[in-house]
Amino acid sequence: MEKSKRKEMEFQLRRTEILSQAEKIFAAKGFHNTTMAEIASASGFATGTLYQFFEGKETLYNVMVSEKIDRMYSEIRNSVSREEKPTDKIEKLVESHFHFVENNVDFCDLLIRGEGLTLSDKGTILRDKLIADYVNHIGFVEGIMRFGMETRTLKSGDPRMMAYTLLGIIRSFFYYWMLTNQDAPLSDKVSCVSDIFLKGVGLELTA
Amino acid sequence: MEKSKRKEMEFQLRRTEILSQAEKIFAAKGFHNTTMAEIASASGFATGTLYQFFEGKETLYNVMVSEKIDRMYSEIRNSVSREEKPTDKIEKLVESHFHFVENNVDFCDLLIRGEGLTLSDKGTILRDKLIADYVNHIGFVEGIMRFGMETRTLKSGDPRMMAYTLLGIIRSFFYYWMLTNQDAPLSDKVSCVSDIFLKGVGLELTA
DNA sequence: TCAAATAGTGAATTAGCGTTCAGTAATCAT
DNA sequence: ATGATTACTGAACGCTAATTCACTATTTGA
Repeated sequence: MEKSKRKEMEFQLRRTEILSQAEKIFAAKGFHNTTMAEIASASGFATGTLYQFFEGKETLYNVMVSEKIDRMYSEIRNSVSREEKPTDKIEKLVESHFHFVENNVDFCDLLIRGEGLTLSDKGTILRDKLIADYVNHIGFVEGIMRFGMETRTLKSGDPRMMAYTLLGIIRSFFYYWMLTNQDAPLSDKVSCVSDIFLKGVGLELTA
Repeated sequence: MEKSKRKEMEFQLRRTEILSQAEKIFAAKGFHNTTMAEIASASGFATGTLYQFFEGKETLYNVMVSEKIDRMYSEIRNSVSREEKPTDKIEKLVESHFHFVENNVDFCDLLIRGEGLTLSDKGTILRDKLIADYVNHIGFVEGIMRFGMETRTLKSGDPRMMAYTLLGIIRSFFYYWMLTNQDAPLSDKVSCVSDIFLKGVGLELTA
């Protein structure tokens, strides 16, 4: 029984190592251009061994993406929760999104390419999970907006539309930054984003 | 010589038919899950015949996406150009984006899935073109912002950031609409988008 | 120490599809 | 009408890479 725990630990270590190598390779070359052989040799195993850890290539990929995304959302939520004021929460939301992107360029590139989000049949599972996670995240942001309205920090309006808006702006900045991979860190734009979001760009003084 | 023109016409017709069928099938099943055999039979030809029109599967796909996107951007620009006032241009931009999405759900789904944007080597050509087109489009939107600033309709600020913002919001709304394919037409949100964009969501009265 | 069980190996199997090409049909020019 | 040219066909080929499995190595427990 003692031993089975050590075993379990070692199993997890190997599994994690495989996932981590897989992430690198998938990120660099996309799902379809990555072979099991590559992943195997990068993680120091033979091809067949991978099948003791994962059902197959598709599963391996799904698990890798899925766990990574989970970590991302939970990081973001944690950061945001630590803030008190609605506007600080908003700023933190932007900042932690950008943070993740800057620290996971290759992975984000993989997501942007979107490759492997629709692998036949089984692949839909990943797609569905990602969508569910995203919808859930929108709900979370919506909560921030609602809180902002309660505390008279934000205009009253449909909090869901506000959530779409903010996430859209974030994505747009991140996307462009990825495309034209620049010298300037993305984080520099944090206040620019939250400013535009809060104040808009129009000049008319209508409240 | 007369004849060669008729020939050319017929050739184009067939080519268009193939592209149109290919669009449907690719949109439904993605690049990798679509076979040349399917496209051939859908357009009433034998497999080999496709190779008289296109170099291969990848080229066929690239051409299909590429031409479709070209049409999209040109439609959008035309609509926008017809408007005079900056705010009308902005609203029209949103509206025509949404319009395209509503009329090309399957194609947009294909783009969202992003499948086939990074086919090895050659595929990069498509990716690069799409990126270039997008950057170009951002430039176009930037122009609208600049115009808005000149005519004292918009706050002064970095027009590029404004462009990212607007396109981001548009994308976010469209994206969510696609995911949760709803009864309500996306076009209903046009004024909501331009409102938030112009006025922001914050309550503070700072100009 | 030595079976039994477990983990790891990698060559061989297998399947799917893009692509080719020898052959057939259709069209054209004279 | 008929030979030449062009268009079309679809079975056969070939390649790639995921998956399997008979075998070897390692670890475990008595």
